[in-house]
Amino acid sequence: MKEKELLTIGNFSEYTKLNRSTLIYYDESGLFSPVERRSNGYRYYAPEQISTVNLVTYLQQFGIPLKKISEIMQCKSPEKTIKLLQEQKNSLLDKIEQTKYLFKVLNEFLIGMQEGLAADENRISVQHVEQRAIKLGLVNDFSKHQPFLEPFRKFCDENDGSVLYPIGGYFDSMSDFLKHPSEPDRFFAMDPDGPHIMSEGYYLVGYTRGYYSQTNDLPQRIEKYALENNIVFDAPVYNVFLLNELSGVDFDKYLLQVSARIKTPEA
Amino acid sequence: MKEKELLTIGNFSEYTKLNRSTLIYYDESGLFSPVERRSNGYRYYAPEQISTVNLVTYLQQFGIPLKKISEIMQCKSPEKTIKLLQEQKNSLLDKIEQTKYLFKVLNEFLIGMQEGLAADENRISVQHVEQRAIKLGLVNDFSKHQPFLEPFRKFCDENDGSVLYPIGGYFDSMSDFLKHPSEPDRFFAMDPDGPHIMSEGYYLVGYTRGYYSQTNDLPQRIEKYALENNIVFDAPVYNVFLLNELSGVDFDKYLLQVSARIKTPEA
DNA sequence: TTGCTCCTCACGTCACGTGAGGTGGC
DNA sequence: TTGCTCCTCACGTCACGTGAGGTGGC
Repeated sequence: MKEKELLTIGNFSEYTKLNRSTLIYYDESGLFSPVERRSNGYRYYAPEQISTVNLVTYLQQFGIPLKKISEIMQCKSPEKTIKLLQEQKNSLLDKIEQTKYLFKVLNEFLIGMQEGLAADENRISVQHVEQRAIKLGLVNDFSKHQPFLEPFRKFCDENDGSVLYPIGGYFDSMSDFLKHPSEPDRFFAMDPDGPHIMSEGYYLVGYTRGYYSQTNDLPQRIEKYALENNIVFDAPVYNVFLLNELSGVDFDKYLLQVSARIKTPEA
Repeated sequence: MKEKELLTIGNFSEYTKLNRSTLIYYDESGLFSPVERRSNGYRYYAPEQISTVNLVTYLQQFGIPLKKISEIMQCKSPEKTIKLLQEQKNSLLDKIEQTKYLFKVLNEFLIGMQEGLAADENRISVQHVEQRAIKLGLVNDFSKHQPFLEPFRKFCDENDGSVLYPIGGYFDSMSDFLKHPSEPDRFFAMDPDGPHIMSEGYYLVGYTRGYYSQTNDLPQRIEKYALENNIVFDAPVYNVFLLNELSGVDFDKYLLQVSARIKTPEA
C-alpha cells in the first residue's frame, strides 16, 4: 500500500518541477535524499517528500546557500533557525530596496540614451528643462598630481562605494566652465532620490563628440552663440555624457551634452 | 603627461573596488581590457576606464550576464541595446515583486514556527483567531489510485508552479474531518494576498505530533472535548503543520495544528 | 639589493546541465 | 524483445577566488 505510492526520480522530478540532475545533486551532497534506495541503485521518493523539497526550494529562494540549508535541516535548535530566518528577512528587505534603486538607475540610463539619440547635436539651442533631483558631490581639488583621478575617487568614496547613477560634471558658473572645461567644480550623480536639484528653467544646450572629459571647441561655441543672441548666463553649468559605451558609438565619439543655465529670456 | 596617469592593475583595482582576478578575468574574456599592455605583460588602465568598468558593473547588477554585456558593448545598434534594457527594466520590476512575495512567505514561515514553539500542545482549547487571508484550492478528488499525490499536484498546478506558501488542509465541516482526517476536501495556502479568508472568530484548537498527513487520535480527542464542553462546531476545519523540517524536530514529530471553527461561546 | 607588485598557469567553488555508455524494469 | 527509464562517471558552465612559482619595477 505505502510501497505502491513511491515515486521514481522521473515522476518526482515532474511533480516538483526540479530537474533530475538537481535531485541527484541534492542526494549526493546529502541535502535531500529519497526515502528508499534499491539494490540496483534506483531512487524512490515518498509523496510527502514533495513538501520537504519544496521547503528546500523556498529557503534557496530566500537566498540561503545549499550548505546552510543542509545545516538548518540537520540543526536541532529552532531558535538558531529562527534567528537565521529573521536575518534573511532583513536581507530580503535590503534586496528589495537595492533592486528598486537599480531600477531607477536603469531608467536614468535609458532616458539619457534616448535623449542622446534624439538630440540635434550640431545645434546650440535654448531648451526648457524640467526640475530634476540630483546628488552633488563636494568641491573638487584638481591641484594634486593626478588631476582627474583624485577628485573622482573622492566623489565615489562619498557614496562609500555603493552603486552610483550616471555621473556628470558640475560648474558653479559659465566662467568656470570656460576656464577649465574638463575639470568640473564638482561631480554630480543623476540620482532621482538625490538631496539636490537641477532646477527647472531655461538652459543653453550644446553637444560635442569625444572621449570622456573631452570638450573640444564646445565652450567657445556656446559662448559665441550666447553673445550673438544676447543670452545672459546664470549658474550653474552641467556636463553629461549621454551616449557612451552603451550606445554603440566609438569611444572617441561619445556624446557630451552641456547645459548652461541662463536668465529667463523675455519671450 | 598622459602616460603618467595610467594605472597599474593594483591601483585600478583599488579605485574600482574590483578584485584583481576579476579584472584579469574580464580582460581574458574580452569583455574589458586595459588601454595598454606592455611587453612584460603588465596591464595599464586609463583613469577614464573607471567609468567604463562601472558601466559593466551596473549592467551586471541589472541581471545581464557578462556575455551579453560583451555583446552590448560591441553592438553598433543603440536601438537593440535600448530594447534589451527595456526588457531588463521589466525583469527588475518582476524581481521586486518576486522578492516582496518571498518576504511575505518567509514571514508566514516564521509566524508558524513561533506559534508552534509557543503552543501548549497537549491541551485542547478554544482560541480566538484573527482574520487571515488565504488561498483555497479546488475540491480534491481522492478516488484515484494515488490518494495523496493527484490532488496535491493539481493544487500546485493551479498556481502554475509558482512559489507557494506553507500549505494546509481544509475541511468543509468537522464531520468531513472525522471521516477522513488525512484527506482534506481542499488544500489551502497561507497566502496573505490570497483571495479567500480564514474568518475571524473562535476555534477549537488542538495539536498532535507525526509525519505529514498523520493525525493520530486528534480528531477523536477534539470531538470528545467538544462534547464534554458543550461546544458546537461550525465550519470549516483547518490543518496546518507548524513545526516541520525547519524546526529541528524529527520527521515523525512534526507538529500538526487543527483549528475547528465553533459557534461563538456564550461567555 | 630588498620588498613589493605583476605575471601566468592550474585548480577550486557553487549549483547545477549535458551527454556518453551501460544496465534495469515492464 | 522493444523502448523507455534509470544508473554512474566525466566534463562543461558561469564568474570568479586562491594559491604556487616565477619575473619585473623602483
